[in-house]
Amino acid sequence: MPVTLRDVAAAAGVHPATASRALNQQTRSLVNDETARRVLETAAGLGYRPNPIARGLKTSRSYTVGVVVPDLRNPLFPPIARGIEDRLEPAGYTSLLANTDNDPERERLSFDAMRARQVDGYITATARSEHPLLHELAANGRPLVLVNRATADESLPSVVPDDRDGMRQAVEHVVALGHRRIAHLAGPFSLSTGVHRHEGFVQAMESVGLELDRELILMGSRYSEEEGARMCRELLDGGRRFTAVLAGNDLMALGCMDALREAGIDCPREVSVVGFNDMDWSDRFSPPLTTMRIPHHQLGVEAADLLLERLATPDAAARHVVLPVSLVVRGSTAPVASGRSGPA
Amino acid sequence: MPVTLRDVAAAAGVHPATASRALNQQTRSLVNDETARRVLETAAGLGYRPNPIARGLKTSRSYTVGVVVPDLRNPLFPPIARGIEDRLEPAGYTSLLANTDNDPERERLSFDAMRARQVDGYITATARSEHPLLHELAANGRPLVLVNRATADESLPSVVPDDRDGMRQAVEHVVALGHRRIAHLAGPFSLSTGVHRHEGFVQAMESVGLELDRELILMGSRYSEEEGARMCRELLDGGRRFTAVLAGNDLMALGCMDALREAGIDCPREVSVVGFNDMDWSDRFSPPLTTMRIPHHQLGVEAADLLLERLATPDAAARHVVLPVSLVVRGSTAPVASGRSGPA
DNA sequence: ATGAAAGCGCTAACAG
DNA sequence: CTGTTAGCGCTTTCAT
Repeated sequence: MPVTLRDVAAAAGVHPATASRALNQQTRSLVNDETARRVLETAAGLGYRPNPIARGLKTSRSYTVGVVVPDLRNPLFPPIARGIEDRLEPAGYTSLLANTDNDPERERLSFDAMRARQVDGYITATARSEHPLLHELAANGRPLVLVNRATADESLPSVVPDDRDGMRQAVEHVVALGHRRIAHLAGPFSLSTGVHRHEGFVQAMESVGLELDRELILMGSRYSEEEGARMCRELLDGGRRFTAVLAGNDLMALGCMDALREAGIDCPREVSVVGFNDMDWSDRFSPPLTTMRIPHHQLGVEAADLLLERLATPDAAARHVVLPVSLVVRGSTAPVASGRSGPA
Repeated sequence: MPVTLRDVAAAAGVHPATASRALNQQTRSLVNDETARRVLETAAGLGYRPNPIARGLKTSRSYTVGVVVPDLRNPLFPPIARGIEDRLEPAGYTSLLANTDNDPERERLSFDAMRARQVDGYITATARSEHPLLHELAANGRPLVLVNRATADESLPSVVPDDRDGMRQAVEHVVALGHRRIAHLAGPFSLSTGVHRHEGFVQAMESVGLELDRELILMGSRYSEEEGARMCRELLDGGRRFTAVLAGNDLMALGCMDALREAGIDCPREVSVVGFNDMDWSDRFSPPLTTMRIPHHQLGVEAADLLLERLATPDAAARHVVLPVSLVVRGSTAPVASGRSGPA
C-alpha cells in the first residue's frame, strides 16, 4: 500500500492539511519551520510519494504537457521533442507525446486524449495556416504553443525557423554557383513553412535580379519523398529547362533526386538540389544533401520556454520567436555545367 | 466548464450512479436498456467526456502506459513507439513516451515520473541483460513488458527480433558471396541484442564450417556510429585481414563504412558490410546498406498486446515473443574480390 | 433496476 | 500558524 498524506500527517502528529502545506514548496512558508522540518522528515522516512492524480483532481493541473507532432519518423521531429523534454523536465513537467501521422482525425483524437488527461498545456508541430481546432483548443483555457509551423494569424505563440531567410540563402548559394534556371518544389501552402519558403524564394529571385519563371514553381500537397518525386517528374515531363532545384524540405529533395536518377540525370553534375531542414543522416545520402540547417533542438527548448512562460502568465501577449537557419553545403550542389541548360 | 457526470445524470433524470453504470461498458448490463440508451444519448448530446483523472483516483488506473526508449533519434525506435500507440489506442490507453538517452540516471527519472503519474504498466526498450531497476519495477505491481531487448533471466515478458537467426542469415549471405575472412563488430554484451547476435555469428560460422578467428571479433561498448568507426579502425590498425564485416547494428555499420572510407578502402569492392535493423533511410546511404530487416512496427504492436494481456491477467506466466527477421540485400555487399584477402 | 452514501488522496477556503 | 470542513469527478458498496 502506498503511503498517503494522511499517513505522513498521522506519523508526524499533525493534520493532513498542515502536512500538505509543509510538503508544498509554495505554501511551506505558512507553516512553522520546526513543524515543516518534522513533516518533511517523516515523509522521507516513510517514502511518501505524492499522488499527482489526486492533486490534479483538486487543482486541475497535471504537470503534464501534451506534445503533438505530425510524424515521429521524420527525423526533424525527434530532436524537437527532445528539446521540449529537456526544458520541461527541470521545471517538473512531463510530456505526453503523440503522433498524428498528418491525419486531422488522429490529431483530434490525440488532443482529446490529452485534454481528458488534463494536460496543463500543449505544444504542437502540426499547425496548418488555417487551423480551427487549434484556436478552439486555445480558447479552451489551456495555453498552446506552436513549434516549427505557425498559423496565418499571429494570435498563438510560436517558435519557427527563419524560413524566408533560409530560402534566400539557398537561392544565393545556387546563383553563386552560376545557376539561373532555378526550380522550386514548394511545400504545402496549407503550412507556414510551405508559404514562407515560397515567399523567400520569390523575394530572393527578385533581389538577385532573376526573372521568375512560373513554370518552374510547383506546389506540393505533402512533405514526402513521393510528392517530391512526383513534382520533379512533372518538371521533367513538361520538358522544362532548369539546372537547380530548391525543394521545400529534405524529404522532397530526396524524392526529387530519385526522379532525376530515374530519368538518367546526374545530380549534381547536371542538376543541383537543395533541401531544407538538415535532417539526421542527410550527410550520408548519395549524394550528400546540401540543405538548410535549422536548430531542431533549440526550437523545442524555446517552445517549452514559451509554454512555461504562459503557464506562469496566461494572459501575456503571444510571443513569436524566429530562429536563424544556416546553409550546409554538401555534394548535391555544384557549379552549373557550362554549355548546358539542364535536362530536356 | 466541462460537462460532468452529474450534469448528464441531471439532464437524463437519473442518479449519477446510474449514469456511471450506463456509461461504463462493464456495468451497462446492470441498468435498464431504455434508461441506458437515454443516458448515452444525453451524454453524447451534451458532449460529455469522462474525466480519467477522477476515475483513476477511484480505480487507481490511469489508462496510461509508460513507454521508455533509449533514443528516439535512432530511427529504430519511432516505428516501435508507433506500433505500441496503434495497438494501445483502440484499447483506450494512451502512452507516455520518454527518452533516456541511454543514461541510467535519466532512465530512473523517467520511470519515477511515470510511476508518479500512476501509469498502469510499462513498455521499455532500454533493458540491459542485468537490470535491477526493471525487476524492482516489476515487483512494484505494475506490469512491465520488454521490447527489442530482453533481460538475461526470462522472468519478464518480452518481444524481440530473432537476433541469432538474423546473424545466421547474414553470415550465410556473405559466405555465399565467397567471403571467408569475416569480421564481427559485436554490440554491447550488456544488451541481449549484442549477446544474441554474437552467438548467432559464432554458431553460423561453425555451421558453415568456417574457423572462428578471435581477432576478427570485436566487442563494442555502444550502438553508435562512433563506436563502429572506432572498432573498424582497430581492425584495420591491427593489420587483420578480412573481406566482410557484420556489424551489430546499422549505426555501427555506418561508422564502419566511414572508417573504411578514411582508410581508402572501397565498400563493397574490397570489403562488404552488413548492418542490422534496416533502419529508415538505410536504402539511401552510400552505398545502400545490406542489412537485416526487423519488423519494427510489429514489435511495438506485439509488445502492447503482451501488456494488455497482463493488464487483464496480471498473474499469467511471462510470454516471450520472437519475431522473424529477413535479409535485405543492397549495395554494401558484393562477391569477394578474387585474388585479394582484404585490407592490410 | 435504481438511489443513497461514502470515499479515492489531496488542497483550498475559512476559522480559530 | 494550525485544524476544520468541504469537495474535485467518479465508482462502488449497500439499500431499496
